[in-house]
Amino acid sequence: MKKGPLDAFQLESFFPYLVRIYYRAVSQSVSNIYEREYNITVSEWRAMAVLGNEQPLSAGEIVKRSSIDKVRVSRAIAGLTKAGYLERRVDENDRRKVALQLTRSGQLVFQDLVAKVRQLEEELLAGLSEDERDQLRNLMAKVRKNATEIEARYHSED
Amino acid sequence: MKKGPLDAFQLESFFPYLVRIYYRAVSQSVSNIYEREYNITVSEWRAMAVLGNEQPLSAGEIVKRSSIDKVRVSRAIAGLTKAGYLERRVDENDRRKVALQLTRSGQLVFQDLVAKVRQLEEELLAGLSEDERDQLRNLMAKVRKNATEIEARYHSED
DNA sequence: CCTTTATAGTTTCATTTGTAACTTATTTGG
DNA sequence: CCAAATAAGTTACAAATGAAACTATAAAGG
Repeated sequence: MKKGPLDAFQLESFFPYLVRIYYRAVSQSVSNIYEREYNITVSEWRAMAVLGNEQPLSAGEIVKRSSIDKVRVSRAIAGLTKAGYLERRVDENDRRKVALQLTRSGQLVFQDLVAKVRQLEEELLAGLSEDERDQLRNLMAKVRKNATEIEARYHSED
Repeated sequence: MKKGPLDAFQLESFFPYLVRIYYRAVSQSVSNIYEREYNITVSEWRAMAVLGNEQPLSAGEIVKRSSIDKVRVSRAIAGLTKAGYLERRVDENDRRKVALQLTRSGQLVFQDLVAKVRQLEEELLAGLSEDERDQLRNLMAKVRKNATEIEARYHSED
């Protein structure tokens, strides 16, 4: 005997749930590129992307620019180094820091991946006008800002 | 000596990255509610939400309605049962299936959580007009559909 | 009818992940 | 100057996660 809804709460209309399935679809499509072809994790890809843009960088700089926490950055660095895509030295001015750079082969992999992920990005946004793309980015940014503020309020109650 | 960008790839403008940080901000703000107050995981919350809407249900039905894979549903069921929020019986017509229902206290927790997550949803969307909310949902759905199709193409190449 | 295949859900196993702890180096403050 | 505090990055440990394997049950097919 089926009972009716307790309060007509529809998970599939619940906004955070929509964000979750949206994220999962997007992330799965993009991770195919670096994971299957180069066995690179998303954290490793991100660290590489940051270094592809500017180097040398310390681990802490990568943390700041990639929205990954320091433990995962450390692990990503270890993985990329092991794969031969990254080399490290101790920073000359602060011996706590490492100076990280892509190797020659790391740069080649990065360039290959950039071309591929750009193509994928275009496919993800296919069918959206330039206005709609801007709108989507702006609205996501606004919600994210709201979420960050909610989070900050929550932690100030601790 | 800083080197210039290899190909001017900007991670912080890369769409999948934007989706990732958006998702993370949203999910962190909402998980505070059920995790801290009831020690309920996101999968458990989702299973509960589905059952709050309709019951009894089998585990497979929860899988279908919650976008969680069956292993995690099984674990969520075990967790909720252990917490006293869920009870199970063997389905009368198919002894492979379980018939799951919220307990009295499970229903009380569900109702409390519904009120709270609804409030949070409103706060997440604060500052967005009704049009903008619809727009955001529609655009996310469109991108998600694109992503799902990319994924399907990818797997058909396996 | 009976064997093979498929399904429902659980458990196992290996890997990943997040928090805490740690070591080393640098900065701060008296 | 020196002790205390902080920072940089790594490692340890427990929990979470995903794929594979598993058992029991049901369905399909000859």
